[in-house]
Amino acid sequence: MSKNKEIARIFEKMADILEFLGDNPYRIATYRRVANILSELNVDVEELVKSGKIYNIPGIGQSSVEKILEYLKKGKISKYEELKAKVPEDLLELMDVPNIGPKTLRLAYEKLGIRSKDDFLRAVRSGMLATLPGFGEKKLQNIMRGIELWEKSKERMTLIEAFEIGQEYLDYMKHLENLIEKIELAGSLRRRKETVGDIDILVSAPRQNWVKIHEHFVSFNGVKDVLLKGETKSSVVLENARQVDLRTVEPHQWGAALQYFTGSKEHNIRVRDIAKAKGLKLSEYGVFKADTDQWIGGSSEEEVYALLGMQTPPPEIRENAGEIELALEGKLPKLVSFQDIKGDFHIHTNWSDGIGTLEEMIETAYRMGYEYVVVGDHSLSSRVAKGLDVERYRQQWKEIDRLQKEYSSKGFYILKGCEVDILPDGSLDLPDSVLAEFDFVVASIHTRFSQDNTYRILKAIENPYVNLIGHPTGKSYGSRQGYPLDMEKIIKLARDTGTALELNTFRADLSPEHVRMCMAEGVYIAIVTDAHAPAHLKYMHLGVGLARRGWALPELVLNTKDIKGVKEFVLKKRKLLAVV
DNA sequence: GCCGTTTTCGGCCCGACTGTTTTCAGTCG
Repeated sequence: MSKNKEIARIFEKMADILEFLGDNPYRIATYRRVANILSELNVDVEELVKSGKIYNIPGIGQSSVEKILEYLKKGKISKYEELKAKVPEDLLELMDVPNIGPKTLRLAYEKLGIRSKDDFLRAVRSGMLATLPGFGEKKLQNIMRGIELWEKSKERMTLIEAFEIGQEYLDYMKHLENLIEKIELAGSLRRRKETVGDIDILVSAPRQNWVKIHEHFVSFNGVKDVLLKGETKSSVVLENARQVDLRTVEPHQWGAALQYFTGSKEHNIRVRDIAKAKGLKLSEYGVFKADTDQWIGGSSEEEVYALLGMQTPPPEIRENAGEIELALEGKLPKLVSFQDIKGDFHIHTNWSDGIGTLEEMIETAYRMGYEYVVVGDHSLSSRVAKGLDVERYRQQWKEIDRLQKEYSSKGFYILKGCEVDILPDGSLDLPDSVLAEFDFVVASIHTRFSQDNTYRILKAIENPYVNLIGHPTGKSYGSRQGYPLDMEKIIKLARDTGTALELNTFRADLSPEHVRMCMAEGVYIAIVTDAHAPAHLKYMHLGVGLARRGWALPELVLNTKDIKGVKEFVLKKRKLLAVV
């Protein structure tokens, strides 16, 4: 865990304790804000301390800086140690449980002598909690349901899973076409966060339709539990323990509502600050004059931001990580978009561990509207993945040559590629003489995930035939953390050799921070689906979203090159390392 | 705890739903 995340976690915990103790809510909000800023920061906090820039970060004041310095010096924060002594830490884990908040825990602590998580769970089940004032049967039921939910869905969804569920729900809601004006997925899913907590759906419709819309929403086939149902807001839990929320607004409120429910929270707080400074008020219902409450706009997001004198930041970068300042100055960069994408660099067929045939995968890539695709089956040492030996690759090339004849007339190109294993000593699973025969080479690590693998990747980058490092960090979504890595070294060598780094849609690897580092250093990234079935190719737009979260520029995304540009990219490295 | 284009003190985003409450507190996003 990076120092940023470690310190962020401590600030988060301090906020929890302060909340439990009933401290000033604004101080608590500040601690949480500091935690959030630290974890979203794309610079190492130690760097900021060295350069003195830590003192210039809005939202991190003197007192927080002191705590950060203390942590960097002594490895702990005395204020945190002090607070920890005042409350059983394990009890506060329950703050994450839906329907349990600080007041409930505090009451149980004081009136029932509850000292731990298990104490609390026992008190719920034994009915002891029900003896507290204000705790009726329904409240108890909600708490029990919250605990059940919490235990089941501790893990957030991957972006792809959330998108699938959201899409299915959207299709279902569209049965009400005649009642609904607009409908869209909002929240962290719209921001294309790599993991999503729950799914937010926003609908605009005339008020008289709202009751019917919410009725329809909670009647979805996969619904296990209706958490709440109102005229503007409903919330359900699906059989798979995933939560979906619906909000309805009137058509003229659409933009303000979409802006609000897209978030992030940090972004919105800043935007509302800006509104206030202009004598305006921003809510999910529109932009208003602060003094008269007169509605002055909000039917589209563009209108909302324009009224605040800003460009509209793309949803993916609304994290209060610099986008607001640039939007105010009218200087937002143009990010890569799905329309820019001309090909996919990493797909598998049933020659190795894919389930689609070569023909199916290629046809699907062609139907995506691409100009080219790289077929990249595993090399031999990936035995579980049915890796190919040299002879099998040669057989596959014959097939590709045959198919290329068909597709040439359509202006579509199939590149002979491979995903060659980077072996434990950093050498590759195929000899250079064979690698030289491929059109495009992806090199990836598939073994020894717990050791520092920097040396293996550096060695692979030095190979003149390696064009792309596959899933460089070994991370998979939020779940598998990835091996320790000196990303700065890797990025510098990638820059100096003309090697690209892969943003893998299925694993959400690289992170947005890494993408920003690549952009700053002028290193190409390639957005790939790592498709193992024809249906996977369509997730490219989610990969593009992940790249946009890292402020990816089209000129440094390899997929924006046409076939000629890709061939030049490959040739350039071979020339640079003097092998042609 | 943070911050300053009416401020170095006095504010801090704002609204929905539920439950037990007869006017509001707790929780959530």
